Amino acid sequence: MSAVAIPTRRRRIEPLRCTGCERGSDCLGAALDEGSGAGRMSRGHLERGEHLYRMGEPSDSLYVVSGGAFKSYVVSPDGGEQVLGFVLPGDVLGIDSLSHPQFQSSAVAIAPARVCRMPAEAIRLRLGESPDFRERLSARMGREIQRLQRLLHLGRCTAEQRVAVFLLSQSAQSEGGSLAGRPQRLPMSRRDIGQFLGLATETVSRVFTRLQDSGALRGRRTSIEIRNVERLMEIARVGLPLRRGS
Amino acid sequence: MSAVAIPTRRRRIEPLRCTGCERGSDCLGAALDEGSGAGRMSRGHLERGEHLYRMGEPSDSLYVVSGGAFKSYVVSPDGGEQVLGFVLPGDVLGIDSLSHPQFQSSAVAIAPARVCRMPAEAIRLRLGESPDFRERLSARMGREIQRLQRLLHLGRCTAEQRVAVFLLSQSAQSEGGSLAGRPQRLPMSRRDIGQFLGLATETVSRVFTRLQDSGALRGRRTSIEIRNVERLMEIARVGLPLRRGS
DNA sequence: CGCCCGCGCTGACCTGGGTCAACGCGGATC
DNA sequence: GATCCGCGTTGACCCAGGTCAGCGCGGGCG
Repeated sequence: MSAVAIPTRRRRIEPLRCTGCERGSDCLGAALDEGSGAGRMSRGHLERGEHLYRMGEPSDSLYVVSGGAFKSYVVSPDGGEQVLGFVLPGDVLGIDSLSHPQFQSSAVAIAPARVCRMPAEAIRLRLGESPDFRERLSARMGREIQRLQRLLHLGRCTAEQRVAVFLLSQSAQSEGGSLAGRPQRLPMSRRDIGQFLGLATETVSRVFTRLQDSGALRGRRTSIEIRNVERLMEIARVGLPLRRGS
Repeated sequence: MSAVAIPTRRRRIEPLRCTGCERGSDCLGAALDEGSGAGRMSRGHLERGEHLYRMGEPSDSLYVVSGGAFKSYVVSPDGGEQVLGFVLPGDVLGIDSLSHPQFQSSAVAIAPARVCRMPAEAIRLRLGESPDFRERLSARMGREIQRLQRLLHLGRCTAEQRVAVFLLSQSAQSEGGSLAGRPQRLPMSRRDIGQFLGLATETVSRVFTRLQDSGALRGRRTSIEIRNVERLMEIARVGLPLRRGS
């Protein structure tokens, strides 16, 4: 996680069958682990700060996140880091590089994480034999495209709106989808959030305190609680100080 | 094109075979128009300002642009228009909606245009029988994801950088890929460019004149000529007034 | 022909948020 | 225990670019 220290990638790999996995049959892995894909997957564990892959490395697989959390990012020629998203259990990593020989982005664990590796070879085989698998994979890619389109639009909003939308979406897709009042973990740093939303860390910090002052939010550091969902949604729509009517 | 008048969608459709098409065998259409896809395509013409499709309409096809130019955009709940990109001959329209029952964005012709329609049904059939077609389609989606990722990064740059990058990419992908000195058409309005780059129309205008003053650019209105590619690339890297070193 | 309207351009002004600096804190290391 | 270092927070300052207003021009239309 440090800006200077670059931990080498190392993963403890173990073979895997999806039968009996707690993620169930909705998981893309379970859909792969039939037919020709059977038994080709493997599972890996990563510590916080370990990279699953780095931009430029040869890409030969897709990963289903089964625990923890990841940050996906690219670094621009000038060294700036653009966070593309935070990836939670159930999500897929590497889909943006599927049709490229090298990874087009990097993925680093921001919490102790587990992934299921789906080798490209097995994916290609399965694609050839299962229309359902084709449909699910292309749906994943389509969803990613739309996520990026929405993200693009977020870039035109005020700082309050960005943070509010971020918190709402984060809350919605957290395990259990608890929008309501219970506290939730925010595994990423303020800097990460800033690099995701296109804001300076200081601005993220300021918005957090402003949201807390307004009573919409509560919590310190890595754990927050949404106190007033409606208020937050209102802010996401129009920004904090009432601005131009829609 | 007007903000108020909403022209209804109408297309003159004619059946189509790809054999003998000037786009050649690289075209996604040609790859479809074999096997089960054969003879299922059709061709349409659109006037400037006509919509190919609108967000929310049932989506049942992909389109290969074979002439003219399109603008792809979404309108946000508050009415703001976010331009997703400008689509030129050889590009594909509708790929972001392929796995959805409705179009997730709108596409409007910004110049008299021609498209080849590829029905989703034919696509699905062809996907089942051709690994090559699968590869090409998923490569298209992957490229779209990466285009959006780069666009996201553009959103963190100065106005000069955005416009410079835009002009360079526009020039690079124009028919003939002429980066060099010959003038080229810019079919989109300043407003379109602004809504694409996340800038106010006035800012786009100002940057254009600044670029012309600096000698990097020449031209009026809809036709421009890049006078100094290196300078433009330099600006794309560091911005116009020399800023923080890389 | 005159009129209108949308587009592009420019100037003046204002503000959201970037930048810089300082500080408190908690965790890791010795 | 003392030191260090990265993180989060806050304050002060400033500037890129948004906003508003005005103007010229060219194209469509009565």
